[in-house]
Amino acid sequence: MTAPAAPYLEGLNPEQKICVEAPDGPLLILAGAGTGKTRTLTARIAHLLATGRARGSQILAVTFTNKAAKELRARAENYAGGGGGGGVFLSWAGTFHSMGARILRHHAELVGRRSNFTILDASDQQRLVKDLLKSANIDPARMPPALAHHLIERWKDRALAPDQIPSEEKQAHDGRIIKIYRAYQDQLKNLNAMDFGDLLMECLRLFRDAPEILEQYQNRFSHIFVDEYQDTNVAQYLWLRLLAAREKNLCCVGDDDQSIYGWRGAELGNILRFEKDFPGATIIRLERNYRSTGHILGGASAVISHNGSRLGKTLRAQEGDGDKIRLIRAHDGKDEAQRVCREILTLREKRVSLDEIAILVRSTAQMRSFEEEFLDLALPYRIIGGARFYERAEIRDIIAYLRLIAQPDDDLAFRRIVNVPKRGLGAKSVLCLTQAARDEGASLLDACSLHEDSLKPSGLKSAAIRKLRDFAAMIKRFADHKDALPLETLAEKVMDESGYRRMWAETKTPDAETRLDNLAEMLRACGEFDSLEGYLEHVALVMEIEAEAGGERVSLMTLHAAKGLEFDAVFLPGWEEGLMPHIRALTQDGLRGLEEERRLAHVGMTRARRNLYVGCADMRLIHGFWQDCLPSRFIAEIPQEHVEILPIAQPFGAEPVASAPLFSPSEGGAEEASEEESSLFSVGARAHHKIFGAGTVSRVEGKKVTVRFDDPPSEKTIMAGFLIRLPDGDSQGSSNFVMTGK
DNA sequence: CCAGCTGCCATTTTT
DNA sequence: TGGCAGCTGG
Repeated sequence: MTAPAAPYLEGLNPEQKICVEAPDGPLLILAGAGTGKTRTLTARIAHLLATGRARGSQILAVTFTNKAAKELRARAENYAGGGGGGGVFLSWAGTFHSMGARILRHHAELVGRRSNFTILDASDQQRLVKDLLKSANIDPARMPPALAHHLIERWKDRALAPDQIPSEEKQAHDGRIIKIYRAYQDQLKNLNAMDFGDLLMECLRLFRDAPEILEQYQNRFSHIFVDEYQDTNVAQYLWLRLLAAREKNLCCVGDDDQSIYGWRGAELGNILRFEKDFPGATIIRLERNYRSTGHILGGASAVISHNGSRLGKTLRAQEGDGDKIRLIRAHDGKDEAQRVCREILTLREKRVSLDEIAILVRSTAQMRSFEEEFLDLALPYRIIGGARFYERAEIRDIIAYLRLIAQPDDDLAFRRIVNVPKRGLGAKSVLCLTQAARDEGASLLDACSLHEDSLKPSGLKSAAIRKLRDFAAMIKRFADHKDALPLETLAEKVMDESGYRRMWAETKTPDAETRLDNLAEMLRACGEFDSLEGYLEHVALVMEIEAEAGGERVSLMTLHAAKGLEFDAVFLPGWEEGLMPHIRALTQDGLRGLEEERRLAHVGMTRARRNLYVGCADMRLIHGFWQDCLPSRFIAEIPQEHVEILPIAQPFGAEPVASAPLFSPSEGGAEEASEEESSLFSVGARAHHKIFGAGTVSRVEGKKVTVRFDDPPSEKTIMAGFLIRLPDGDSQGSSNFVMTGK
């Protein structure tokens, strides 16, 4: 039986082929970094189709990001190129959340319920929690909204409804969080809204309450594929287990060594327990790494081998040893950035494309020193995963208009834009309107059109009523056009007729132009959708925009953002105890936290193809204070033979780096500042604040400085710390100085 | 109503 | 140090 090799088998190695041709049944492909897991996954899908075991519409392929879903679809379609034809290929490929939303909407339509529920984004959720805490009279200092929100989300990750929370957890924070959780769910119901967790939880509930629907989907999906299985949470696991219960053809691809999202609910146990959860499961390892050269892989493997909770696999390099991992030792953060940039310039001289160079940091705060250095050297760079397009205020505003047009009872959207641009409808008017709406059981938008007799008692003035009516009429006018006009035209109409675009056009701040550009960009994105509802769904789920062309650039991003990417040269700065591994991970989650940090280190190292640099500084400015740093334990875990320590121009400590003294205090005793010197200083409360007063330094006593102010600030401000600005523009932070006197 | 001040905070972030 | 939300005084 020597049939001609199928195109999808071309170039696959033996272990990959085993994965592709493995028979039906539960299958876990443990694919290490750089082993071609997406290729293997798509080849298996192509194989199923080619052998007639499944049709495209019977395959459910789940990923975590829309980007991954898109890539999967594109690759699969590429393989299917010859055959297939016509029909929709892989019609069920997407994220967990989009699949959940799809199933829920489909079902709601079937039973004739409103299927147009709103999906709340992160900031909507935060605001809701905040409001609830406020109305429950809980001190935000003792229970920050972000924490409450986080706890609720983690419960949802585990598919726990308020009445399913284990009793010992209910007691946490005096049992108040659980009340907030209940109120939050009630509120979502009122708003006909769901958050991301609900999309899965409600799906689970649907499957439980209506077994015939579950069965329908079980029959429909003969084969289920999951990418990045190590990132699944409990709810996702339960969901998959239900859907796969009948056919049992669940193929998961993942790498326990790349699980770095535990903090947002990912359950490493899911992948570790796969064999137990799915009896008769096959586990196949992909261990041939095609990405990195030997020293890099050797170092990365050695580091990850220190972890206990792993299934274990041994990555094998397919290339030569290559260059050793280079260790860049630096004085402080700035010095580190300079040394890294020097190396980047060297790489560029060696014709390495800037697009192939990345700096991966642990925390975003590390980015600034690199940006400053890039600007100094005129090195083009890009930051990946910064402020997301759809999170920008101007975009969210227009989205709110569109949401209100699509769903007149979306009160959150109403609140956001009723006075944007300014229409003289301030907080007071909205408060009154809310009252009236509640009394009448109407949405805010509908309440605008109520009879005056219903509105007046709430305290609304005639002028405000008129303005509200105008606003409602405008939204109505848009709504009337929503199906007749192409979305792009509708959105443009909204931007113009609401006065929104004019508002920015007339704004003189430097960012106004960017905002107008963003609006134009948004219109372009609208052009790709044919329905308002479709676009809103996309926006709620996607939160991402493509594009960004231009010349070669160095990439700067967090380690988390780098997962799935690869570069010729990778820099990993800030490998110091406390930053990498991060102190918070250790204090919060102990050994579990440390192991996740180590996986993060492993992910970072395995992004590199040919050149890997690890950076480590002696001291770092953290929250305004200099701290001595110890090299990361992960550096010590890299075997010596894989490392080359870069020579350092100056010996450490040769130059003073820590906060240079403001002025040299004489040893010991107090000193009268000379008249000339003392007139040089002016004092402000914060570096980013305007200087609030000028004064003269009259006395210097060690770290104690006495200043006579021309115009004295309050005592409290002085206690809080201050800034002294030298006349040549240099400023010196000095919150560790004590200031007395006036 | 908004600019400017103050207090508070400081990992990672997708859907 | 620096970013942000919330408050307040002009």
